[in-house]
Amino acid sequence: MKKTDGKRGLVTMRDVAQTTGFSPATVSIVLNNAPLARYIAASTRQRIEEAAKRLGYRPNAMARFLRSKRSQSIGVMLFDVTDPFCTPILRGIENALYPLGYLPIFSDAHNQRDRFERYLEMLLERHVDGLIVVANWLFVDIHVLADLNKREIPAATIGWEIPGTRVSSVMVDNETGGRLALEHLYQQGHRRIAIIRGPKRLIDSAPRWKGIQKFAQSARLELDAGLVMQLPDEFDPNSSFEHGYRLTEELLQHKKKFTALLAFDDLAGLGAMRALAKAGIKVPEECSVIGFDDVAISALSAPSLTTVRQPLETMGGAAVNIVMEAIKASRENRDWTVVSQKLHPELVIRDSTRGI
Amino acid sequence: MKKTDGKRGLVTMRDVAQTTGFSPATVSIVLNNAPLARYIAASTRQRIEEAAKRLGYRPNAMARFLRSKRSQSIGVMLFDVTDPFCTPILRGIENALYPLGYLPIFSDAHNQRDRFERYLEMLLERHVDGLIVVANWLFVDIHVLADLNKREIPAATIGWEIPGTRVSSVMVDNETGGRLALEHLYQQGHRRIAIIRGPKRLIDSAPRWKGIQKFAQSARLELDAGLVMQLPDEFDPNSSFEHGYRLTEELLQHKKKFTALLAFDDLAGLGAMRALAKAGIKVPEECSVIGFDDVAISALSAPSLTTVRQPLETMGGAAVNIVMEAIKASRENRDWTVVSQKLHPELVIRDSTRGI
DNA sequence: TTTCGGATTGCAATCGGGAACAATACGGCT
DNA sequence: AGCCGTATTGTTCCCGATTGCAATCCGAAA
Repeated sequence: MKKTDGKRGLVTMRDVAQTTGFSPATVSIVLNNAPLARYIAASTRQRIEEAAKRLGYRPNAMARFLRSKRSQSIGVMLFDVTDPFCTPILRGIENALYPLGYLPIFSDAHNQRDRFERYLEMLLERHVDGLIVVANWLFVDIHVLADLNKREIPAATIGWEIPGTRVSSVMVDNETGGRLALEHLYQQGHRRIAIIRGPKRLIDSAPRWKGIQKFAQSARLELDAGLVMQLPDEFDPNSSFEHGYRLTEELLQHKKKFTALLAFDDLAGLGAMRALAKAGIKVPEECSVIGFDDVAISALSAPSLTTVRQPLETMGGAAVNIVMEAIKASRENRDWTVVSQKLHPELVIRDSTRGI
Repeated sequence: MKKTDGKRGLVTMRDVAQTTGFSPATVSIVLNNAPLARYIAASTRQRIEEAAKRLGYRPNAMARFLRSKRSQSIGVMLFDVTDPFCTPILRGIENALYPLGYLPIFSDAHNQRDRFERYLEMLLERHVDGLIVVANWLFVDIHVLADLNKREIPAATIGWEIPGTRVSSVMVDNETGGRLALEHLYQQGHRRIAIIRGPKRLIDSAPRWKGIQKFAQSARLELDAGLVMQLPDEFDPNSSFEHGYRLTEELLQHKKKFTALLAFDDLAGLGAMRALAKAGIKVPEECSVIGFDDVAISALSAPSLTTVRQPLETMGGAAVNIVMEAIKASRENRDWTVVSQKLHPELVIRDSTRGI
């Protein structure tokens, strides 16, 4: 392919100014519909707009941002795209940003701290107006956030909290979620319930377990400690499936009796179902299984998985709202507050649970 | 939260220049390690670098890009993130971009043409150095690409071709893939094979079918037209599952006999397995099922799905390589050619197929 | 006639950095 | 002494758009 010219077909504001005979300033005012545009004669405005369209003028975002200090983009940092947990959040973020004319700059930390830091650096260099971090593992310590504070870049995290910072957060109400899950099984008549708890370092694990315990207490249900397993701390998103499988096998080998299994997340639940199937135990006839999250797979598995749904897409949108609100406040020189939002989970009953 | 100062802690090159006593030019030369840096005294260099670090200087990407005309970012347009097909590709793109210091600007067309065009506009305004479009449906016509040509922005598509343009493409070798799938079933001894063909408007459908036919011919296997179903043209990524389910039900209702089913993609395959399970037909004992793509779900379903794997992550990386090569050529004022790459699919044998 | 407040538009500085072109100093060579 | 090449650093003019401050013109009020 041949190169044609050096200008790469770029039409600048000056070009529009020259062909219309007005000054660049006037052109700028018209095309941005700035406050002063009230005063511009209708005929002038028309000529400029027409010329801009005819020449195929497109504003140069770099130049604009340099002057106006707004990049109209927000950094989105994921801890791992390949985690099915992330996809709906990403969609939610993108969808909320779109009508605002903002673009997300995408980065994926691969669960590595140095990668996180490097990306953060790059995002700061690009002067993103805001930052959204989707994380579940606490892989970042405070000093990384010092820059954020110093530069007053509004930030929000999803699925993760950092108390004592200026970083807002959006999470699901894990305690309620835990309660919903156990309550569902209890109402179906299950009493001997195996539980796979979340990894200790994961922030969701504790409150979810608390919700479970609270319900058990209020219902006078005794949780057999021998039926409670624990997922190890591991980053790989698929490890949850693997360990769900293994832990369930372990339960079965120990001849533990249970009529239902409550898994920390959907993948662990699917792993459990796999183990049960392999052992010839039918789900849900002989054992009910409930998960958590409602990732895309859960609706498609056989049998489809009953689960406690996190409103992931909504959470993405909520994070955007929080960040945009802060950006607006910051621009208008107002104060803004750190918010810590908890969204309600929802029980989704499918085919993997049944009464006894 | 209180606002502190107006400068938002920004340290410019000028600041570094002033505190060290050198000129901004010298600072620029040193920090960019420009050719002229050869001549800068080691002591000077050290003082500047030390001061830059101490002050927390971070270059302003906007300003740099305005001058140098390179945004160090490439636009990534997906047709639909929620399609499991996209995730590994996105990972591949990100991973290839990372060591190059490039960031992806993310956009998702939601399978809507106007959204595609609006995003394209936004990406052009931001002067992305290159563009990667992940698409499978032909929702864009030529005039949208005129701008790309005019501005000579290197672009590559994944899973989609646009002949007669300057847009490169990366695809899987569908014909080989189709052959691999049928060949596998054939070698397992299957002769009465149901086939769910892809949507007509999808570019992959025809070559994949061709591969199937060619193998059938060469093996003297007769494909019963009554066992061949066809997915309708629909955008929703989950529709494939739904229709796989329905079409399989239809086959069963018509009392069609078959010992294996070849699905156009994994989701259709999973839908088929669901229908078979519902009809009490065991997979793989009574009927084998093979899919295509190897999306993440396929390894987790019960039974896990045998499939023809598209090297999605590799494809993402390949697209990056193509685009970066073109960018480099363009910078060095060399010509660059449009490439149309076909990657090899790979048979992944899991639990859903078995010999008879 | 003078003054004054819109209505309209232009000038010029500016954002932060890049790079061509000077400018300066110094040692060595003729 | 005069010239030149090699280090070493500074001047200055962009890049493309925004924006505070003027400048001009015009009709109306004083």
